[in-house]
Amino acid sequence: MVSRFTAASIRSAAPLFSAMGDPTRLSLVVHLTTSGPESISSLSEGSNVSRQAITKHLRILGDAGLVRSSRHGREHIWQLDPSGLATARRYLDRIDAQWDAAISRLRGHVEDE
Amino acid sequence: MVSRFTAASIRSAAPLFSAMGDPTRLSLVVHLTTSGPESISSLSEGSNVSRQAITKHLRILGDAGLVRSSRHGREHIWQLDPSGLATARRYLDRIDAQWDAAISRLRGHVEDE
DNA sequence: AATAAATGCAATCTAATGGTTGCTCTTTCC
DNA sequence: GGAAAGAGCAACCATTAGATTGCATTTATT
Repeated sequence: MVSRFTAASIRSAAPLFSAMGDPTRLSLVVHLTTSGPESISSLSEGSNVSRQAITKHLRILGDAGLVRSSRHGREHIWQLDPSGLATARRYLDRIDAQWDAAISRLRGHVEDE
Repeated sequence: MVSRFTAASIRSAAPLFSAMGDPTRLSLVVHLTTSGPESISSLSEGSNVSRQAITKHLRILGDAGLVRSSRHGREHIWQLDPSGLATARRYLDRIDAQWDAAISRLRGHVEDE
């Protein structure tokens, strides 16, 4: 049987999608896929919001597991964390699988469950 | 070459993720994958928020292309729209692909671009 | 040692979000 | 025809989110 979606799994997945749901943050993620690791100041230059705002966004992305940082001297270098992305994909895959199963069931093609 | 992420594509994708970023809405999506088409009242019963709140959430999910509705008499029946889900998956795939390309480039395995 | 760069921290502001209640309207059922 | 069910619409409210400004702190540079 296909694994169920518990209330807990929903509560844990929502912040992940929510993190990508803001245009500024999604831009950061996209930017980091091409630029490689970058400092906060460097990331701020490309944006039209302040450095402090970028910091907040990075924090949220970090909590969601989409990016991570390491300190180098006075700089904080941020980079993409593919594991967060993978988690999101797996979640969508599960929803999709469940949906497909429901469709099949509806059509009567699958009875053995 | 891998297709680029335009500012417009980011602005259009963000609402999709944002729609799934709320626990109540994500629950609705998950619920609809298993339950099949359901009316607003029916969807509200399972939830701990009011019918009007559910209506608002469905509207947001609809705008994001994740669900759609049809009217039957006095009822509005909502069901999952797999195209929205597919769009989200494609987006994540593209990010992933771009990331992989960046990694390869960094390692010097790929120079022809 | 003095200055500049990179960042953090805190207070603050505005607008959006998620939710509610109350009322109306349409459709179904008896 | 009258009651009840299913929804829509509108006003309203509290909280959060996104952003800003100002100042302090740490590290690098000259």
